[in-house]
Amino acid sequence: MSAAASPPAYARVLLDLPVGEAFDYRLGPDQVPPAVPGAWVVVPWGSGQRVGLVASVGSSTELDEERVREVTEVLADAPVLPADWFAFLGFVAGYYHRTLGEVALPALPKRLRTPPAARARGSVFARLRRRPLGHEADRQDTARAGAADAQAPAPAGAAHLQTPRRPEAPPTLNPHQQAALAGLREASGFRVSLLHGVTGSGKTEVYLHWLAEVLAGRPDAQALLLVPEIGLTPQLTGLLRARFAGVPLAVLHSELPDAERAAHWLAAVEGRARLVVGTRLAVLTPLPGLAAIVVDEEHDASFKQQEGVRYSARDMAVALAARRDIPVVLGSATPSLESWRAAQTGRYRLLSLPDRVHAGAWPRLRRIDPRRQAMVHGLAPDTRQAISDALARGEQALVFMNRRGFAPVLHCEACGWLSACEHCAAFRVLHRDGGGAGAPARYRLQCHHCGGQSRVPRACPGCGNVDLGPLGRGTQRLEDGLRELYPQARIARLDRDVARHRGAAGEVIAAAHRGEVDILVGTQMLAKGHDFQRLSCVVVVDADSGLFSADFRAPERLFALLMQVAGRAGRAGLASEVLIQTRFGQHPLFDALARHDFAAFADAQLAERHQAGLPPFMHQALMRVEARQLDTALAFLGQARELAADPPAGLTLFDPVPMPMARLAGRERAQLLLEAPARAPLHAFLREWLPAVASLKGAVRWQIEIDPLEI
DNA sequence: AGCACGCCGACT
DNA sequence: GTCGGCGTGCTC
Repeated sequence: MSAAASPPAYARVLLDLPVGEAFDYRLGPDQVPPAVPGAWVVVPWGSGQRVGLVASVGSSTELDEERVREVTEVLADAPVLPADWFAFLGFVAGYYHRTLGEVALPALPKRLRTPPAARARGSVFARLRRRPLGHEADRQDTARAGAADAQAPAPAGAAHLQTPRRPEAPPTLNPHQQAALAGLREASGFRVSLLHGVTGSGKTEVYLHWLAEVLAGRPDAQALLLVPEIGLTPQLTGLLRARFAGVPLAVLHSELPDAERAAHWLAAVEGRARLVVGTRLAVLTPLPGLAAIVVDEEHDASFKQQEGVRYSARDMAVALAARRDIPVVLGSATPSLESWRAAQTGRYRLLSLPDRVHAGAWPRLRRIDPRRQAMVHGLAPDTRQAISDALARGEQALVFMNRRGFAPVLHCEACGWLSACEHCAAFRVLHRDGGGAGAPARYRLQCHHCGGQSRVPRACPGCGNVDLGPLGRGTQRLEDGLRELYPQARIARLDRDVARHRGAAGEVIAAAHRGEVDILVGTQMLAKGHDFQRLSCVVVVDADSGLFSADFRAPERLFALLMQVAGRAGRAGLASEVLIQTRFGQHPLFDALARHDFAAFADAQLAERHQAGLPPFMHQALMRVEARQLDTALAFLGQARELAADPPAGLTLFDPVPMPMARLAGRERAQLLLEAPARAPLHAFLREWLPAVASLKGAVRWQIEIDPLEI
């Protein structure tokens, strides 16, 4: 064989860059066979090295020969990623108006896309392949939800969630579950089913039965189960290992240790793992045998990535299923209005589970108007009485408040000074550290937006007054109040501050399961997925912020939260109640909630959205800009808008406006909203407009978000 | 996105 | 007289 005879070969390489679609590199003679499309390469980039993926190989380049550099190395040991995966990611990149490289490379585990690991190689992939897919994934419990540790004694009644090590017979399904399962079985090829079931109605059992059948149907079949970030608890992986004994399971979660995540990812990519459970990032994993997808709690906002490429894992799961011609199930007790609407129009198939499986009666809903009441520590007399009554019966209470910290702001009564953040248009929140068991409490101020911290000033920076006081209430202060009101009760708090300490969240939940906690106080973190058997009283301290927010999705989120909260109570058949402190008790949202009637709520919301011309009847894109000066940001958006002097009919470009949180971490931010009644013209417009915007002068950072959740 | 180059203010 | 600010432009 003569090397001189072969023409020089070039690889078009994808890199994680917001510019250019691909970059040409020369291949050495011995690199040509391994550098097939889908292969992994290390290439020089500027003064360093980067990992890239080969998009295509050719015998020529359009660039000047001198500018083309050589591929450093082809990672021959790495799995060649399939063409249909690139095609799907090409769709994702096109939909979100990003480069293919920006989507494809972040989809690889960090460990495998950084050159040092790739260089110290020879055996990186081989080592990962040998690594057993152990149970470490179950033990990580830094997750904000935390969960009962696997070693914790199993509370009665939750046995199927607490004994992960033994294979377990699947529970039999009730008639509604069987009907839903039959509905899922009917799907051959692409179909979206919306599984709507109230909390506790046994949606999970329906999925698991279905997935078991799918996996049994074909020896190489793979199934993907997507769960919200907070949902990937050790209980879930434990349950899956028990129920799918003998089926190799891959767990993909951003909080897994790097090496472990890479090993699970590789097993999924190579088809060795057949059940793949993960958070949103899992939808971007190449799965050769993918035969079915489940998106659990599909309404959950954590399916939308909030940095980098802001993709919706739920929407992309549907797109993936369509491309692979396989069925996908979206499940929720409170579906997103987008999905609910799709079910109404017949685009999705609606399957319903109307009954709770184990639980008794739905909790009674009581609306408590806090006005003209003798409030103590933020709690109305009826609320305090309800908690007392539950404690007297030996039952548990759960008290929710969506604001962590001690108090939302520090305040000077003499001059009106407030603890504003120096970098953001927000107040710094008063936090307390320590203070337990005789240790002196220390306070600090913290901005929840930029993370900036400061000490509590000894005297008011405005007037020198030494009497600075907390204004309002956070979970820490609420906990203090509860301790004062119920000195005999065992009280535990759970919020992000508690959960930051490794294992702490799991310990709180486990203690509550063991019956060692009488009152649990905390944020939404408490709302998800835990069955507290003796819980009979749930208090929502303040529901009003969700009712009349500027964010049109706030009622949807509030309803979902309250449904979830209500679902915590009375799981073991105890008579239970949910008390909601609100000044707007007559709001129809609460009537629907009292009847646990999601359909009534959703239909009313959809009618409002339709009338107001909002999603899902309208499709949106949002351009965001950051600059040192607000005027610069607004001027840039103004220029961008002028580029679109003649937008296509139906497309609206709104006026540039400062963002709701205009100043963040010292940068001023503004945004421009685009709307169209259909996706196609919106995307067609963006494809023309965005490159023109990119060529505008001016030192601003900008990005486009498709289907923004918050405006 | 990084990173280097390149012209204007307060300091060892 | 320099160190360094970030505006501008390029990367196969």
